[in-house]
Amino acid sequence: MSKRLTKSELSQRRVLDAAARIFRDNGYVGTTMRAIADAADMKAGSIYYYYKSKDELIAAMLDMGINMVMQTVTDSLEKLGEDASGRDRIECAVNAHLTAIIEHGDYTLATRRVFGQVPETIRQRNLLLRDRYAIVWKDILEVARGRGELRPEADITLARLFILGALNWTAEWFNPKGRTIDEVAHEFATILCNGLFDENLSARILETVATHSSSA
Amino acid sequence: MSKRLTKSELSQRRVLDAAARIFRDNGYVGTTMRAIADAADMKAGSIYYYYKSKDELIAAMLDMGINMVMQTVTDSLEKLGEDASGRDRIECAVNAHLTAIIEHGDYTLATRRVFGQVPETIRQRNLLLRDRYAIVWKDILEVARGRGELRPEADITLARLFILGALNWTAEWFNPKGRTIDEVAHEFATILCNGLFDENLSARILETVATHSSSA
DNA sequence: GTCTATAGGGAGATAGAC
DNA sequence: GTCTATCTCCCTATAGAC
Repeated sequence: MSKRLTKSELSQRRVLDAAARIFRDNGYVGTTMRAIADAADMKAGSIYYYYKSKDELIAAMLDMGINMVMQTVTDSLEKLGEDASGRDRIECAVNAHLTAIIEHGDYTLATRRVFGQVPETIRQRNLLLRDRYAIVWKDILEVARGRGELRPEADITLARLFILGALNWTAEWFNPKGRTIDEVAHEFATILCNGLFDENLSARILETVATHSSSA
Repeated sequence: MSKRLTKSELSQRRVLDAAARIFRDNGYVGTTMRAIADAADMKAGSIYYYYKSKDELIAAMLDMGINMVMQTVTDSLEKLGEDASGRDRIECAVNAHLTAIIEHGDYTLATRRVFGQVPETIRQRNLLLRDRYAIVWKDILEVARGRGELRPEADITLARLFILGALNWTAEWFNPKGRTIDEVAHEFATILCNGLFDENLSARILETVATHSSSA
């Protein structure tokens, strides 16, 4: 991979980044080739030199979005090493996923906004990439279960859907002036692994037992 | 409130339901008044008898979506009674929220799809309703903390964003042929309260006690 | 209440100059 | 590579008949 990009490659990436911003704000049909061209300092006709239709452009944008997240997460996990605990792997993946979707928020939000509106063939193609990313999370959870870290009856599929829903929603409210990504990632990972509740007080257990048996 | 609806009210509701379905599939700009009219067995011009613009129609749809969820959740909590535990109130609210967004999935999904594209004034108006709903969850969590059920350092704002993100995402993948709403709600509530991990023995004791005494 | 007809505006994509 | 000019199509909203 050469690091030097040709003028053509630079222009193409400029179009893609502009498309992500405009699709994010205006949705699939609301986005015009003229608006993308404006944002990329170009004229509408010129985009067709790089993408032969609006649909081909949006397909490239959708694929870029998921690939950037998957790449960030798998790289972080690799850096963490094979023998990290399930707890550490979950926090690492949560942190990486959050970092990627905040950093590339234009792509993340654009994807969420237009995904339901694009033609079926484009959606199907992108879903293949999403499935590959889902496997990354399935593996994290299954390895943790294999190590005996998880509640035995925990439902890994539901857990994965739960996690990704909460993570992806973050792009809608995250504010750089508020909590940092590390803070959010740590709190989320704590809820995921240990829950919101305080279960260290055995006194409460005894009290609960007493209450339940006396009222029964 | 009379239960008998006039012909006019019925037609108006037919238009609103049709709008939700079409906005869900085609987004804000992608939805045409002709398509909504078709779905409502009407001609495009007739919609203007009920809503004086496309924007007024979409504003009504957005408000309906959030109101239906808030109503379902507050009704369920009320039925549960004042002295229910934080654990029970959370599972109750999770279940009610899921029930509402699955049952009125057209409104839920349409809202998520078009929200970022509607004019700012419409968005602001709908955000006021969302804020009111956020308070419902803030109260649930604060009451649980007041009762000493939560980890003292748990961040209630982050927890709320986490919960609502995971819940709302459910509308995207829920399949009536798969797990039931009750199953999903129970698993989600368990993760929220006790986490995925097995290290909290006391939590499992509490649950066992609750199960045994309620089945006795 | 619901219809038809239409005014007025803007979109995607292509052709061909430079 | 990038531009201008243009073809063809479809939208929102209104007016006025029934």
